Amino acid sequence: MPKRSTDTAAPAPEFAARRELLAWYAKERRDLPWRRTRDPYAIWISEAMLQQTRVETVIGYWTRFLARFPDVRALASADESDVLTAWSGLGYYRRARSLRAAAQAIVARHDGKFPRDAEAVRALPGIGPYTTGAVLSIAFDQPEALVDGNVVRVLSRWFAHDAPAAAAQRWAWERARELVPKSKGAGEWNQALMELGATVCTPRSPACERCPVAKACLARARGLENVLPRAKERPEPIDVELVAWVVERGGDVLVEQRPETGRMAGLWQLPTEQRSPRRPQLFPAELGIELTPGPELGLLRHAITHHRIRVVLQRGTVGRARVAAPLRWVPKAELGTLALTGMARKALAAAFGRPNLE
DNA sequence: AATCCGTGGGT
DNA sequence: TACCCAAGGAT
Repeated sequence: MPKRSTDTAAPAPEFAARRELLAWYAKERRDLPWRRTRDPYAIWISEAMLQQTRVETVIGYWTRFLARFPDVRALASADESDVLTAWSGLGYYRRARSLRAAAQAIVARHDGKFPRDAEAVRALPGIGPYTTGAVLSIAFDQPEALVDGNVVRVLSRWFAHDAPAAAAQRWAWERARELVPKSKGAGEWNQALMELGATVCTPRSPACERCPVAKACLARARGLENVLPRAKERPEPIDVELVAWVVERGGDVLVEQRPETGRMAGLWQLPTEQRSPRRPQLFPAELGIELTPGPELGLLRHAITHHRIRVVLQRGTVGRARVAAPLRWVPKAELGTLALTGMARKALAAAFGRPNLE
């Protein structure tokens, strides 16, 4: 009989399932680039990028970001605009600003070395309870629990816990702290739980026939695997219509910088006017310059949380008026050096074919 | 506690 | 097409 009394407080019936899950993870885990390092900085960057973002999207960004900012000091001393350019298209741009601010704090408070103390980690900007547990357990194998959307889903099903979303997450934290190995292997355990949620115990149509926990899963036993966890209610999406101007002069393209506060703060986009509705005002209602419309180049669809956006790509020409901030002429070849919004990247790709954005 | 903050892929 | 929501954190 293996010893378990010092390793976990979990009741005996869970022991077999826990062992099955760890064995499954050892065999089936995806070979992701950030799983090839124990560098806490590199792991931290991956965790920040993975927040609300798919693994497949992150791989390329992570690789380029690590090449551009290889360590804490490189990130701390970088210009914010360069960090945002590396982040361009990932969304939730506060994450990029927080990353840089946290790197500066690590240099100031911790001599440039990623802290090993949970309170010190949690105090860094952009790092909450999840990321604290993730970096400490994965990079340092400290016995810290973590809960993300995968863990809430896996545990809610495994133990058939039926509760509203907010309560289910609090419950999952308690459960995760009970289950996490207390001596060693916390990082592997946490990743196994998340990997199961990402690849087998998926939000819809979970692949229970491939699940190492299926025999112990109470939701499956009760036919609740497609019911739990309970979904959160979502507000009605709002429709927004925009005109995005494609204005060329020589080899230059007219671009517009967004305000320093609010959505996509400080990022660059095509000059954009919001036609309807006026509330919410996601984009300026009019430009500070007169443009003469040419042919329409097409229509594209985009989404920003709770908003469905229809964008008319409108070619245009500028008269004698002088271009002033927030508008600027930029050589087409240099568009890739700007921190463009995702919508701008789409629009530019539609107008010019895939530009040099990477 | 509820809302804000982007984007893309799966179904 | 339309909807779902992902390795969350700040306010």
